[in-house]
Order: sequence, then C-alpha cells, then structure tokens
Amino acid sequence: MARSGDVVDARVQRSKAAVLAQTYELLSAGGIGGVSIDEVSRRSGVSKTTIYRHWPSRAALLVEACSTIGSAPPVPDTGSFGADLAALVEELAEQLRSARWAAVLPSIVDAAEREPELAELHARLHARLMAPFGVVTERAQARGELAADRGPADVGAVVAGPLFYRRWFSREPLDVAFVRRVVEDALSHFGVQDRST
Amino acid sequence: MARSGDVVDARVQRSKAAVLAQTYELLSAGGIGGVSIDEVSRRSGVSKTTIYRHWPSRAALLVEACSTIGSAPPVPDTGSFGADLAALVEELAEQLRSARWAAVLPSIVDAAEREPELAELHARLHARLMAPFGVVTERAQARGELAADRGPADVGAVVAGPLFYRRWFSREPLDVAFVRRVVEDALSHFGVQDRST
DNA sequence: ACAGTACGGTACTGTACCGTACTGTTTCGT
DNA sequence: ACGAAACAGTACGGTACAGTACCGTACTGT
Repeated sequence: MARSGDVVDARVQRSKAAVLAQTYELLSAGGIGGVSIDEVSRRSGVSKTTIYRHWPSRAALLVEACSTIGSAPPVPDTGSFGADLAALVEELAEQLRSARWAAVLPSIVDAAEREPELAELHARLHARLMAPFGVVTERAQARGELAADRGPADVGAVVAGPLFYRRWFSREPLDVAFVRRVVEDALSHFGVQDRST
Repeated sequence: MARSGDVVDARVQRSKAAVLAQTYELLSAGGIGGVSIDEVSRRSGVSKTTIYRHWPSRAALLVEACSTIGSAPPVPDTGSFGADLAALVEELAEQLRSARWAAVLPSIVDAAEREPELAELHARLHARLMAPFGVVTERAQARGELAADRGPADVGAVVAGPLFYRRWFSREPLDVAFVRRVVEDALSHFGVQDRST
C-alpha cells in the first residue's frame, strides 16, 4: 500500500528530485527549448519510462520544474515605503544579476505568447515575483503614505520595468547607481520623500 | 552574366521576396522556433533547394527576415522635449499593441540569451528601436532643457521599461491612461515641465 | 516470506527537422 | 535560337524528439 497517501516512497522522492534537478539545470542552460526528456533521462540516470510515470507530459514536468522560481524572499517591513521599496528593488536587482531563472524567464515569456499551457505558468510566476511590491504598496496606502490612485500595478511597472529593460533589452549592467536612481525616481513619482538608507 | 553585380535577376527577386514574406509570417505566428525551412518552402512555393541557394543556413534567413523589424518612424521634432517624448511613447505603445514584431521580440531576446549569432541581431534591433529616444534626448540636452547627467540610456529605461513590462510581463492593456502617466512620470524625473498636447 | 510498487533497459512508432543530391523544366539575357 | 542561370520536385541521410510497450529486477512495508 502506498501508505494511505501520506508518506511517499523514498524511491519516488529520489527519482523525482533527480529529474527535477536536471530539468532545472537544462532549463537554466538552454531555456525551455533546451529541455528534452531524453536528455533529462540521460543526465539524471532516471529512465524515460519512470519520468513519464510521474509526469504526464513534457509540459507538466516543465511547469513543476519552474515552480521554485522566484520563491519570495521575506517581505521587508521597515515602516517606511521608501525603505521597503529600496530593499525590494535591491533584492530584485540582485536576483536579475545572478539568479539562474533570470536566463530562463525570457523563454517563458516567449512560450506564454503562444502556448496557453505555459501562459498560466507565466501568470503564476509574475504574480509571485510582484507580490512583495503589492504588499508594501498596500501597507503604505494603509498608512496614508501613498496616494490611493496609484495601485500596486503602477509601482510594479515603474520599478520592475526599468530593471527588466536593462537586464534583457539594453543588456547594460544593473549597477548600484542605476538601481538607486530607479528607486529615487519611483519615490518621487508617488510623492514620497526619500528616506531610505 | 549576372549583369555585372548591378541588376538582379527578376526570378531571384521574386523568390527571395516570397521566402522572406513567408518567413516573417511564420515568425510572427510562432516565434523563432516556429520557423522551419520545410514550412517556409511549402507556403512560399519556393523549393528548399532554392532557399539554400540564397541563404547559407536557417539562421541567416532568420536574421534577414528580422531586418525590417522596428524600422524607425520619423523622429518628431516639435521643439519641446515633452512633446517629442509624448509622441515617441505613443508611437511605441501603438507598435507594442499591434505590430507583428511585438510577438516576436521575446523569442529574439530569449535566443540572444544563448546564441551569439542572434545576440547580434538583438543588439541591432534594440539600437534601432531606441535610436529615436536618443535623438530627442540629445536635442533636449543641446537646448539645455535636460540635465546632462541623464543620458539617452536613462530615458530609454524609464520610458520603454514600463511599457515593455506591461506588454510582456504583466500583460495588462497598454491603455492611454497608462501611457500618459509614463510620459508624465518620465518628464518629472528629468525636471521638465509637462507641456505636451 | 510476500505482494505491491518503483524502477531500469531497450526497443519501438511516429513525427519533424536540417541540409544535400539529383533530375528535369522554365525563364532570362543576348 | 541558344546557352546559362534559376527554378521545382523529389528523394534522401542523419539527427532529434515525444511518448508508449514490454520485460525482468530491486526495493518497500507488513
């Protein structure tokens, strides 16, 4: 018996972990198009048969492998919108500079443009990445620190937009000066005095 | 004789035009991954052999097919930075809403992340798309309308960033209100009074 | 010990693709 | 009219991939 749906067979855990790890590896290196089940099987030592036993299709495997992307770091709560935002932007910039998924996201965006199955994944990732901005924005609004006519969506666009642009389009380095300027500009948009560190 | 390198055979022109047109068609529909020589040949009625006579490889064909993307509309010259910028942003937003290439760019960005051959293409496209912003920015600086410490690269990031973010990441509509806000915010960054239409 | 389950290995079907070779036909320039 | 160039059609070889079927083996909990 499979232990009444509670405990999972250790072999299954090993196999799934190995497969997911190698999938993520290939994903980082070659984007979505760089992942093939054959190659995952070769590298992980888990046979193709077993992979298909655990995931119904390649897409399902990809979705699960992406599920750890952008796992939210703790949302700062300094009491000031400026400092919260600065911390979040620093964090995002650091992720864009170094995180594995920064090289993967473009292929997800591309895939989302045509395959609905992956559009969902894109939506979830976007929501997870931007959630912290929503939190600090709403807190600031609750404190009356921020005008009510500028919602979380605006903050996301104004702050993440330039960062993303720089990372993927202009491909200039995301240096400290640029990041600081983005924060300052955003704060001046929203009529908040900058008092970040 | 092939007409001393000057005039090109009409058959060659026809073939190349048909191939490029269908390549662009497939590109719009399925991104870079959606273009196969077989399919281009089928749809264009140009045989595969002929395609390989004119382009040495699939990549070469793709590069040439992309060469028309983002062909710059005339750069506005109203005499005011605010109005110039507003016109450019409106234009860019309209392109992002409707132009065929707006669906293709993510796959180019993705490809540029790994294939150097296409990274060049990406660089050229980026330069072409952003050139108008550089022009109006430099004109404004020359008039003393704009502080010298904010270069064209900053203007591009602040203005195009939110638009791109909205088009490809948050996937919210690029409505007029949003576009206007982006322009206003950008102008306030740079210490310019908004006097656009 | 024993049943249930997970597993690896291999082979297979079917598809899609790149790039080339070969054969004959149309079209251009002169 | 005639040679050269461009062409279509077709058939390849080679590779890679998704997904499935089958068999025999190793492990797990009871």
